[in-house]
Amino acid sequence: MTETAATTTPRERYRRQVRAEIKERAREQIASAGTTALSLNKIAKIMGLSGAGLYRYFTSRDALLTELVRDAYQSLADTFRTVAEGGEGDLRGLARALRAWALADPQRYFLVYGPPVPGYRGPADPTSTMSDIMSCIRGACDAQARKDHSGPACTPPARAGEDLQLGSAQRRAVAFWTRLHGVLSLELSGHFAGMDIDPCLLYEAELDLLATG
Amino acid sequence: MTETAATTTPRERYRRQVRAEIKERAREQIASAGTTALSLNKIAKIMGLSGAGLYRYFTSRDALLTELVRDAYQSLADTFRTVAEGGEGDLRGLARALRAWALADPQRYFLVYGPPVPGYRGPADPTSTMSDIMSCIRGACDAQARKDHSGPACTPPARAGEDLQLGSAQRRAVAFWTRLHGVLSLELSGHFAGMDIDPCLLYEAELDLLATG
DNA sequence: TGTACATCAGTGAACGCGCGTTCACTGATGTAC
DNA sequence: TGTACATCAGTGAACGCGCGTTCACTGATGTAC
Repeated sequence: MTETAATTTPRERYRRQVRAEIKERAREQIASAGTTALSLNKIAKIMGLSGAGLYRYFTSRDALLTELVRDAYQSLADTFRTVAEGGEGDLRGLARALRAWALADPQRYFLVYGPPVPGYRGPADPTSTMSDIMSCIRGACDAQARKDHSGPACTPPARAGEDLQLGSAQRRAVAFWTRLHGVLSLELSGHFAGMDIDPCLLYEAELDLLATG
Repeated sequence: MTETAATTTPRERYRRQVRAEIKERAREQIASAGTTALSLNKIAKIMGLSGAGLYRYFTSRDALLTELVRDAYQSLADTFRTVAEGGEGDLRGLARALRAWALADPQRYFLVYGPPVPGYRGPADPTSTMSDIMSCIRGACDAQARKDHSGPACTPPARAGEDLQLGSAQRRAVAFWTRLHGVLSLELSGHFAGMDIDPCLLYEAELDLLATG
């Protein structure tokens, strides 16, 4: 669907395909053993290539890693956009899409919202994608605020919200983000194990508070 | 103050001292470059030892890492206990102690509440310390509940709380944990950078909701 | 259509590095008689 | 107090490993005339 789609040569197509497979294998490595386990040589071996061959496709290990981080951001943004276009872009819809997206690949979630990746990431690049993500949430909060004509209840930060200099929709958006992240990241890290807590119910409980006027 | 304090021999004292310094250097490495950067050889070099010498004190790199994780849990438990004994063991006191503890050494926080450490950690060992930590929070919630004779407001998960099969104090304790972790972990990871959000105020705002009946 | 040239995917060997870990050893510190 | 022995901290060399990355090269694919 890009403007150069028609001018795609066989070589370009092949090149894209191999690049995609490299990234696919890289994702598998990260998914199963974390960022540390990402190794160009191992990927090459799996693909039946010579290790040096990968440098035709990525200039360095860090370049590959950076691209994976960028992709992770983009994947979440796309997920949100798809949900929104499907008419499920309210807070509940976004929240459930977020959880499904996170559970599908926990390491990918941490690529986006986890502690900084040791191999660094592009500095300002994901920021625009990040704001796409936030504006989806923001939009849902605005819509919710419109429904709550009786004004927001005590759910979003009330008193201290003034200090934060944020509007009520904005406050709700931030709470949506931080609270769901709180539950989700602890779940993905396995910190609820053996604690008699059902992460799914807890997530829904927090969501109820956010989505109810 | 231990029962064997009197029987401590000079050798034992020295041994403890060196072990402590190794761990100190290890903590510095982790603090400045993450878990991945933990290297026995580097520690040895810094201490003027021969690398092989460290094996007198730790049987392996993973043993050292595991002990650091255990220490991190213990450190948080001690912090909470100290605060509680000082009469500041209410929700606000604990929350502020938690944030101070986290900001003092972000990587240590992630050792406890972050994604699983690549070099593994002892399985059931920190669990007892973990429950010490949780019971401090739990105690503060019970006290808060006693103060709210008018019954809890809408702050802790209300409707869905029934599904969770948790009492109201327990629900509040879990929310305390997950919400503050949500704000704190995003702050420590730098995800608020350039977003016009003051993490400290946001943290206090969430805390207000938790500590107000 | 065929020939001459340029592009580019992929190879294989090599580089230097730092890692965790083992092993036989030295030398100092402690203990028993 | 002095001697004989055991304990133990620390050394230095070596092991094998896997890593990212470079480099000169081969051979297939595409392009221009």
